[in-house]
Amino acid sequence: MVDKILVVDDEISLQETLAYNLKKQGYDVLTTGDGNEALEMAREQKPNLIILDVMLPGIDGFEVCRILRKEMATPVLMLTARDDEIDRVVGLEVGADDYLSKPFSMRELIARVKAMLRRVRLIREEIDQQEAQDGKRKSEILDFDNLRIDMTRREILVDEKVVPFKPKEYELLTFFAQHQGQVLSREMILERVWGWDFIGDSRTVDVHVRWLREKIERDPANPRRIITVRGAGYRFEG
Amino acid sequence: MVDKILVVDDEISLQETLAYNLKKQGYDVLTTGDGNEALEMAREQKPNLIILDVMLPGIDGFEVCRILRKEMATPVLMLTARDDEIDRVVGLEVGADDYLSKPFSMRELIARVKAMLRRVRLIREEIDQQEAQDGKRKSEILDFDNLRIDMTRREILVDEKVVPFKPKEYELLTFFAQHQGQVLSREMILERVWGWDFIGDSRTVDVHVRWLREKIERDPANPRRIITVRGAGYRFEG
DNA sequence: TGGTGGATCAGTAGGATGTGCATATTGTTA
DNA sequence: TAACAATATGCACATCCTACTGATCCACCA
Repeated sequence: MVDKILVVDDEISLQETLAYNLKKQGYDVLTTGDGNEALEMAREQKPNLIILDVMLPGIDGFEVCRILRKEMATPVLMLTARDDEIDRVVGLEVGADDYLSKPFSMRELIARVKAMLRRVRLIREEIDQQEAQDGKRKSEILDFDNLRIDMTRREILVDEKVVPFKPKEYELLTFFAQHQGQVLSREMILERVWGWDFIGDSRTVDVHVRWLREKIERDPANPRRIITVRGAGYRFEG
Repeated sequence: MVDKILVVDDEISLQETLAYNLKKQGYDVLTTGDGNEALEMAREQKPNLIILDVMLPGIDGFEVCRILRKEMATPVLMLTARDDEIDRVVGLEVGADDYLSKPFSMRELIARVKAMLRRVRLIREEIDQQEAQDGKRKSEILDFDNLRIDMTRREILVDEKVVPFKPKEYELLTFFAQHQGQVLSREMILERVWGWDFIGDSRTVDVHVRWLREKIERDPANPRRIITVRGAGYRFEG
């Protein structure tokens, strides 16, 4: 859930400064001063954003960025020393998403990082919405007997009355409702609701299922909506 | 319905860079490096926006823009190399709608393009509305109980009394009011009210929401109009 | 009846929001 | 243009809310 940032710079002092300040902002930070290692780390760790100095020993920042571009959509913020590099950086040739000319203030860097990550989140949201719409759920309202999910308002109604839901509960229920009748394994649920990078116990799902049952089942002890499928997962019935 | 953009620049590399990035944004792109050809293409293809470099062989960008102005209302974004050209560009003499000094970031260019196209669409909408008024008098007044937003006069009334609003507040409230009942994420709000290239903290939204509440809520501490939806954003109720 | 998987519970660290103030930015006026 | 005013943004702290963990108890099935 925490954004991971890869910092690529061979100047140790700058590298440390960046890492320190980014960590202070609550990001996970990976660092390296080597271009090839950067590529490797990007592939394996899948950071949410990459900060890349143009000047690197061996394979330079331009080249690293070019290669990254072909493999992933991770946003890249380039650090340039000379103004005349800017054109190449943001242009077709290299394709960075943003740049900062040295010297820059940490404040500005943080601002850009935040903005870039925000943009990515926005895009993801839009895609989700689109997918949800494509999934022939033309209506944003899911109806099941005395249960209604209004995705536009992000509200859940039981017996015509609004029931307050915690964010995770809401997302979990929504996921269930969109896969009515299918058995969903805990792994699948964790991946789709919690995210692919969730680290933790799959018991977590159980707990949330329990909360859900409290709210949407007439008799939570004998669930009829969220059925336990022993050894497999859960199945949501209308 | 996709916007068509004509790029006029004789530097092939820049031309390609522009085309690549604009296409990535989903625009249809036409290119040429010649002033006369640009005029021809503008007449025939009727692009929605023209990006025009000042420096062109033969008939220069200034001249092209002047001629275009007499024939069509298509917005023109000029690219200038020297700062001292700016005055002429946007002034009466040439009449471009906006300009960018080289070097510029692709990010900034895209931002301007979007802004310009948005403006055009807005104007078109306004004309449509005006035309519609003859027949159906489409309301530009949003009414919610003791809150009234008069978009024509750009005024907000609470309990029949005009309340002064800061520009951003007004825009934010308007955006909310036009999406009554929908949950709007901070990301979405920033993009639509602040602009997609906003650099900064998403807490900014919180602060503005707070100011709004001070003005339009009976009890700002227990808001009934602008509801926070934890983990998701805000929702405006009538 | 033993073993495996599921349900339950409650404490706690961390996350999200509200709020006041400091600072930056923009616009205006003399 | 300088000084000022209005507005916007950043920051830090207080507060409230959630999600996750880990232990323990329970139900089902061989």
